[in-house]
Amino acid sequence: MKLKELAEQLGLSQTTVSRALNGYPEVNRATRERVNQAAVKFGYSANANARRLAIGRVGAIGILMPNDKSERFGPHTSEFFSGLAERLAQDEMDLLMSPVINNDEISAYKRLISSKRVDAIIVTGPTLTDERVAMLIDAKFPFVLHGRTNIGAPHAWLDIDNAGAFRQATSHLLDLGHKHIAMIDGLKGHTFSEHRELGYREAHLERGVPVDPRFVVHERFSDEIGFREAQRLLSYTPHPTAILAGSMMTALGVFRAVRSKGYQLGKEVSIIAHDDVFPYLNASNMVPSMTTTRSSIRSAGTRIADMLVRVLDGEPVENLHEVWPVELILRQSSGPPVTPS
Amino acid sequence: MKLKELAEQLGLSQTTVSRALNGYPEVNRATRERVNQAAVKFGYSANANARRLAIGRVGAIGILMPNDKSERFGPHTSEFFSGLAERLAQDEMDLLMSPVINNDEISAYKRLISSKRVDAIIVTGPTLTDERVAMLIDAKFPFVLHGRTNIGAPHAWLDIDNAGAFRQATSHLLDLGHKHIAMIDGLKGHTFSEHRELGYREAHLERGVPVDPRFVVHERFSDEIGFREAQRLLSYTPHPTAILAGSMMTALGVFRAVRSKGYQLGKEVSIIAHDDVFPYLNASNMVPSMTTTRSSIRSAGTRIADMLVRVLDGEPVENLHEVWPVELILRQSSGPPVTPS
DNA sequence: ACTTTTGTTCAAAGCGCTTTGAATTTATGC
DNA sequence: GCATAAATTCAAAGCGCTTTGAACAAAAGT
Repeated sequence: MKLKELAEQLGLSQTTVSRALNGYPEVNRATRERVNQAAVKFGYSANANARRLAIGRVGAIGILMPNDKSERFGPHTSEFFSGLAERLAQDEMDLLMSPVINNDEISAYKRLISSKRVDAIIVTGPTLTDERVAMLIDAKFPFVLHGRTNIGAPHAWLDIDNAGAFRQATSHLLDLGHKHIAMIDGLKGHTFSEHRELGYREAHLERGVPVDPRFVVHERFSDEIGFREAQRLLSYTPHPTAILAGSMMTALGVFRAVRSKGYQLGKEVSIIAHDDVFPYLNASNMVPSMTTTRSSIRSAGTRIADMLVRVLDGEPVENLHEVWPVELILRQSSGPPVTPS
Repeated sequence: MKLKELAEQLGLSQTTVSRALNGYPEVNRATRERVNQAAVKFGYSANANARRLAIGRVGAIGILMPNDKSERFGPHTSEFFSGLAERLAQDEMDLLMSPVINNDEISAYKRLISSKRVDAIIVTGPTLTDERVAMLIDAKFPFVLHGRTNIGAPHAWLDIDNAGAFRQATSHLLDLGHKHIAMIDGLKGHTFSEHRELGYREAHLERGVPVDPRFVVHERFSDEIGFREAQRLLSYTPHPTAILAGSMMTALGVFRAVRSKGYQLGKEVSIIAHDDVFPYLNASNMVPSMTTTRSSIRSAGTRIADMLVRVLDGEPVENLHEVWPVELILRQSSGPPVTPS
């Protein structure tokens, strides 16, 4: 059923029916009721393409799907999407995921923009000088960045305080008396990785404790890598008495490595992991419970969707940046260093 | 830049330019070249909405985002999406994720269909008599189901052999001499959960081993629930000497529970988990390595996208069902039952 | 040389909606 | 009771593309 038919059924013009449906004020109350009822009765719903063509707005936001096994598409993705969905539902907006072809992200973005399939874009996992962000600013296309770059031109973004999180965690460990702290972080180049390393180094610097370059690892997030790298780290003499893990998955591997070396968690070796808060993986429930730097990626998703709506409502992007603090949740996996007896 | 402008630039009609761009044969070779070059030069790309309105096909497939913390939106989601993306990229198709409003999935589906935003839909996590599937069949809207139902009317689906997987795993354990095997499975009602229970019971029946109803657990997939339920199960006398876990996350919790009770994994208590194959969580790498029923959800995504394309190409849905076998990968977490000394 | 065929291009209609500007009806002021 | 304002409704244009049916030019057939 199309608008024209519905209008004929009702003996009204398309104009009036359209207006009634879209909640314009200049429609008689009784007429509106009648139209709405008829719409329900006939199961009418506007053809989205026609509507968009006429209105110039799409009602969808875009996000790219990298087709390799990118850092950007891990277990946190579903949580982030859930968060987005929660907010987008309010405005009946869709999320359009467009695949990247031949690993050429920039052209994927350009195609997405020029084909007018989305009103705005969400960019995730940026590098410090992210060329996608630069391009979008240049193209003046609305977007919100999850993360941060060093690019000066104003744009909307939301990031967590990765540097602060790792500074806090590292400081805590140093203050407990640890002298050798390792870090298994995400891939080099990504802002969040760099910021975490920064925080880690700052804490060392403040206290005059040197950083052993072998103790700084940048890798993908997986339990396997956590395991392998922790094993390597623990084979050094002296070995680290504390390990920071960039993700819960990494931490699982580190847990195993520590245990397989016969060290007690939270005693001979402490662990602090970053936790994006997964409903299916609970840090407080582990044995020993895991000390974490915690920040809900789901909430971040919700907030980013919110910012996106505001960008589209014309709010100047200058006003739209947020840095979310990260909580350090002390649990049993971290404690003062204990020399093995 | 729009088609009209591009046509003017070239001194051609819109018709010819459109045809050249879309690869129609009745365009002079030289003209086509000229048009293509100009399109690149001016960065022209058709307005997707106008194109769709005219052509009647969208170039996107839909999937719903449940806004609660549904089983259907867990850590496997990103893998599934990655798989989809891989195939969809070939045909430059998008994936449209539409949020469910007020938990009313049926109307969400109806809205998605009647608004003509997608050519087809992917349905996941069905129940045995899934009303969404029934509705889509009724509406004659193209879709592919990830999973299975008992609905007789023909429709396209792909499922893994959940019953076979759990029958195989259970049989293996029974043959090793286990008499008390528990199962921590997904939520009741979902086909995959029911099928797994079926396989589990069949294996028992074949060997004349009774099933203790307290040993059959249906719950959400999370490490916390795995931990809690396994603790409960292990407190019974006699307690299960083997536990089947419906997901890797559940298995992590079960691992901990077994360990915290002081039992040795693969000795006093065996574990077999279902593994969807995550790049960030490796069963063979655990300590002890985990025996799993393995089936890549990523590959399933790719295949489903493929089936979707075929459905849209008019292939009769009668031809489009597949049941994928599930491999039982024997590792260290399962072995003959050992009575604690 | 003239009709047919083939190859190439075009003008205009149509996809289903929104929105402008005008027309019509109803309410209000004096 | 009549002019004016306010409230409703409408016809038609336009969003940017594809596609139909016709037009034209060049090549082929007789």
